[in-house]
Amino acid sequence: MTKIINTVGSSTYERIKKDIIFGNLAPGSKLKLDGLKEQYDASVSTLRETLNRLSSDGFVEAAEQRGFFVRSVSREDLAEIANLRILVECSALKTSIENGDADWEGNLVAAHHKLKLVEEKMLSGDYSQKETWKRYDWEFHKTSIEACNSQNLMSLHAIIFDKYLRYQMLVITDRGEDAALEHQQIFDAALSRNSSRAMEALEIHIRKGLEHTLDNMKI
Amino acid sequence: MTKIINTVGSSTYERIKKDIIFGNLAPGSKLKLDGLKEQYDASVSTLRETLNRLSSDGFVEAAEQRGFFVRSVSREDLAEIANLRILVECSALKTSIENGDADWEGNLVAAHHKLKLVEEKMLSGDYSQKETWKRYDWEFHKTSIEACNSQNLMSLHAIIFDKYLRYQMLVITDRGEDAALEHQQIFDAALSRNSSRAMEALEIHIRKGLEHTLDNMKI
DNA sequence: ATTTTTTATAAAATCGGTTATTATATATGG
DNA sequence: CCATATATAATAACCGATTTTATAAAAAAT
Repeated sequence: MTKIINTVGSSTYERIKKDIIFGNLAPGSKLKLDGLKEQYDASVSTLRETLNRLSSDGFVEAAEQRGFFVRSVSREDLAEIANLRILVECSALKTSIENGDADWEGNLVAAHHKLKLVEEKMLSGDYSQKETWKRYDWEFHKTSIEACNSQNLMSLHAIIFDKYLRYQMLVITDRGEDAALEHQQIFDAALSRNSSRAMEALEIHIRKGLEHTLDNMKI
Repeated sequence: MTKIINTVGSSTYERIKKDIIFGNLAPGSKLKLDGLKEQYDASVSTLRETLNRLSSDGFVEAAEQRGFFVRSVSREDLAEIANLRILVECSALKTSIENGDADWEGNLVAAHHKLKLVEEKMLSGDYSQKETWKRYDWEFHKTSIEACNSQNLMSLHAIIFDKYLRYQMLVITDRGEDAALEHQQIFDAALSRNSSRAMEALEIHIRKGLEHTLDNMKI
């Protein structure tokens, strides 16, 4: 009997964060407390707690005495985020490949299999499961670094991944086939315990994603 | 005429953060709202905003429905933090050395000079300026990466540096002479634009600091 | 005597209202 | 007509009180 935790605070946090990442709250827009109160059914105090957390996470900008704003986006910021992801995820991937045990390998096989299934569906024209694809993509990358033995590294990666995801959601198009191939290469290198090849493949994966997003960004 | 910003929220944030880093609030201890209210002269709501921010920063642990705790410490966590600092600061230092202009070089010379002055004082037995030394140490490392052209990288570095600093404050002793020498080596390599030598020197600097702290930690 | 249930207490989560600050509109003078 | 000052409205910052939840203590049951 697992206890379901559901404070107003934590659920509004998740909801607002999701709305920022998926673009329902436009970059740069003002977050007025009164407006949010109705939109999310929470009091000012609770909202302020939430916005302060999101501000530390970097999804919200807190301007002293002038309120809160959805963090704005820019090409430069995207490039920074991508480079940060390369730095952090490659390092974690290396350690993870070097330390991963049978459990880790099993989890990675499972995560990649699920990702591959949904990718194949999308390649055959079925774009209905975009949400699922996003989740499996995240689970694959997360699992790949899970044996890095650093809680700090992993929670940092989670934040950076979300920031990167937000930019991906800004553009409409995906890179279906290419991304699928790159995932396969990362996976193969990881399973054969070739950490440097895996790092290379991952860096290419992220750089190509960055290029694609930059090319399709309207800003 | 610079405007002095001073909301209750931001000042209690700074105060509590400082108290955690410098050990006035013991690792693992409970942060009861009522108690903090008197200690910091702020209301529950304001305190909760602060603690939520600090929780996202990783200085406070927020346990749903059970309140807030000062983030606990461990040898493993320290090792993680140190490795993270190596990863982030070395990467930033490299880019910074490659991109730094004359302004940056000037700032670095100034920062190192100030650091050297206070280090020499401490070597001659004057330990009265430990607080100053901490600040100059921070300013030196911060300045060294300031030309890395990544706001994201720099704000991440600031957080990690503070977490690392907290562990340094747990032990009483410093590594005066050695640290001064290592700073000199980082500085020399940076000025001669030898980024790989600078990275090496920085990594050694952090690893030795880690060892020293581990050796003198009581846990 | 140990486990389970009930009750009491402490503390966290949440809310609505008050005060202080900023932004906007209006008026006044050059 | 533009710049500056003043009044008004909008909104952020803050607090105290209420509701909800978890922990501890006491009572009841096995």
